[in-house]
Amino acid sequence: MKNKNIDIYKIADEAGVSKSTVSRVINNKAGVKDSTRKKVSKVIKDLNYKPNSSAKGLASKKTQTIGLVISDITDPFFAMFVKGAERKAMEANYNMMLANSHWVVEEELKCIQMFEEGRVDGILMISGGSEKRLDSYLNNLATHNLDIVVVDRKIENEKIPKLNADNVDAGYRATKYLIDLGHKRIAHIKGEDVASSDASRDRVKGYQKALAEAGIKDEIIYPGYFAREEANQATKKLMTEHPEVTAIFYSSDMMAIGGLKALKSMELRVPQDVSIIGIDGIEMAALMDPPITTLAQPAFEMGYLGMEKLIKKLNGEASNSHTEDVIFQMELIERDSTSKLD
Amino acid sequence: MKNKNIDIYKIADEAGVSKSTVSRVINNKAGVKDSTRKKVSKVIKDLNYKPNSSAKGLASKKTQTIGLVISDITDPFFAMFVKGAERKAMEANYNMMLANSHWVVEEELKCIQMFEEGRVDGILMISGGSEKRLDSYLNNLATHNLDIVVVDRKIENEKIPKLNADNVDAGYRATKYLIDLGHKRIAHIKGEDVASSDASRDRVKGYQKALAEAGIKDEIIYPGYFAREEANQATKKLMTEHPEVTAIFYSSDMMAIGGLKALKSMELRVPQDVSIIGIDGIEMAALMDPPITTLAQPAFEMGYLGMEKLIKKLNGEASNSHTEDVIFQMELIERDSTSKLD
DNA sequence: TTTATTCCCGGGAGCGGTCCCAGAAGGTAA
DNA sequence: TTACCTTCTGGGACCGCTCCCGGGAATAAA
Repeated sequence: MKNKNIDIYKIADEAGVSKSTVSRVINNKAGVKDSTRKKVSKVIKDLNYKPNSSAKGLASKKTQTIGLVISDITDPFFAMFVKGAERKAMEANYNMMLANSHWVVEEELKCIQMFEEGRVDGILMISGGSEKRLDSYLNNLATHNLDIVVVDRKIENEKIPKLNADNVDAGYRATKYLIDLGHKRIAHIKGEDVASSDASRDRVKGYQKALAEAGIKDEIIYPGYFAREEANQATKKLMTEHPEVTAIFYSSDMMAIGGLKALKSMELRVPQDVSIIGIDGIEMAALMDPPITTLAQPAFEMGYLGMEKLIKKLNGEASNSHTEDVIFQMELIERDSTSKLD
Repeated sequence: MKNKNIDIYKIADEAGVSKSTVSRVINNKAGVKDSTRKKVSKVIKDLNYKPNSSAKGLASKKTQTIGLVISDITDPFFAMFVKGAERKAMEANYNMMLANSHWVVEEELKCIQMFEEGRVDGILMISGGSEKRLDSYLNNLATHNLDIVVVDRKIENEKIPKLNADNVDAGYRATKYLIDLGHKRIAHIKGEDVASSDASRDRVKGYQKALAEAGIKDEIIYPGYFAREEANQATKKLMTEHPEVTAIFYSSDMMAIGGLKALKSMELRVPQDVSIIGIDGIEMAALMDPPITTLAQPAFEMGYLGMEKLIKKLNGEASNSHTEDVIFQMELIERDSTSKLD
């Protein structure tokens, strides 16, 4: 506004050197006499000069910022993921642009396209609906333009490094846990319905696998759309239509919390009448009454490692990414929402 | 990477016009024959051309992105604030860069300086410690370089539009509510201790005012640092040192939740033995057992309006900002964590 | 002292847009 | 037909930085 465009020339003048030299000291490059470097540094500091990042971006084709696309920042799992990602970004001196897709593919696409305008060196994205058109878009992007790392999405492209929680295993373990407690009528509130996320789908698979292994025929699955309120409704419906159910496995803690509320409202005691288990490991689940048993995902680490992977790729440090795909194991946290069936 | 720098010249060539014309249609400016506009648009679409935002930023001195600095994305209040801000940003076609300060002034400063490198048209910041050096930094920034809007911080500068919740009023009302229920021994768990945030400080004032008005002499104040675990500890300490207390006013819901846990662990029943009330109105508080009474802040609106105000300012639509400062009133949400004292 | 080498540093050509200005085309009035 | 507007369009000068290249100064080797 007011400031007389204090640019690199100004610094050069003031320090009695050329802009090239100033550029060198800014970027900490070799080939500058120590005394000159000091002199220039001083001027930079005195004038509080900040190199214009647009110009820098234009000339160097690097913006030092990465785009993060997530589903909903309001969800504690994603918030923690973002926190992890940000930590790494900060450490590596990257900025972060945030975009929420609100679980809808169109917005997800819109976010990505926004990032495509060269304002971002790479994209870190987590989950989202698993639609083929998004997949193909990502494929195209990855081969032509941007570096990208994807979390919680199974996409077949060796150019795109992936990080995934072992969701089949999680679904299996959650269900198995219930079975081991003696439950036989076990329902599952899954995430999305149509256009299901890969995570949700895999957890269903794990659920089915555990059931099959135990010789239990009845699969009882209701959609909860990864939302507390929906899960609340679903639980009511479920318990009305299947009063024989003694245990429910929710595909997220948030849904388990909604379910807990529904159960209470139906005068069903947890865990005496119904045992419940969630997935995610958000703080909130531990604060419920009763605290909810869950399989915890390392959200912070996922964010951190995802970002790390992306930055490495940007720096060309990526090795054979296909063999490098990371799989996170979830951790069972036993609390008081589950009990043995007599 | 692979793509042959498809730039504005390429489009111009392909469409048989000059880059100027292409620029005109990109930015939707007048003075282009309809047929030419169509032709150019088609080429742009066919080649999936995205104007480089660094170049754009350099030439136009506008980046169409704003920087958001908050304390902790993991806190539901901030998450909701961000969500509101993002909505408005999207609507106005702005991008958003996110930076967390983790409640420490140094990081806050660091974030702002990152944004200063011309990668951002303006800054929306919420709260943070109220230190003078930050204030003076912001003052300097606002008068020389960047547009900035500040939420939950009292800073004396007519160049900086402000949005504040009425924290004194909130503290007053929360305490008054307790008093009206017949409580006389009312403790307060405040936010920060030293370098207190303005919000925290004002709420304390409100607490004191209500007490004074009711002729209650004993001010019992402990710091909870706006953190659940700290508040948990503080509550235990408080109830040990002041077993006569029958009601506690927490400066945030998160702290009230921590306090609730402490109370339960001490075999104190809420609300029969101790009434508690929080501030913020986060979803989580409603899910506790018992649901916690609170004064809700319109977090989403605060984000939305803050962003709106900033964007207006960027567009030069700002009127006399000083008279324009917004004050939000909080809304009392009565739940089951408070009861009449017999 | 002369000749190489190395070390520093400056100049200039972009990077991909915006925007002002001037000129070509086409339309209208004298 | 000529003069004069309007409407469209093209050219070129930046925006502030990076990076390559070439030259001068300083130092080492001959």
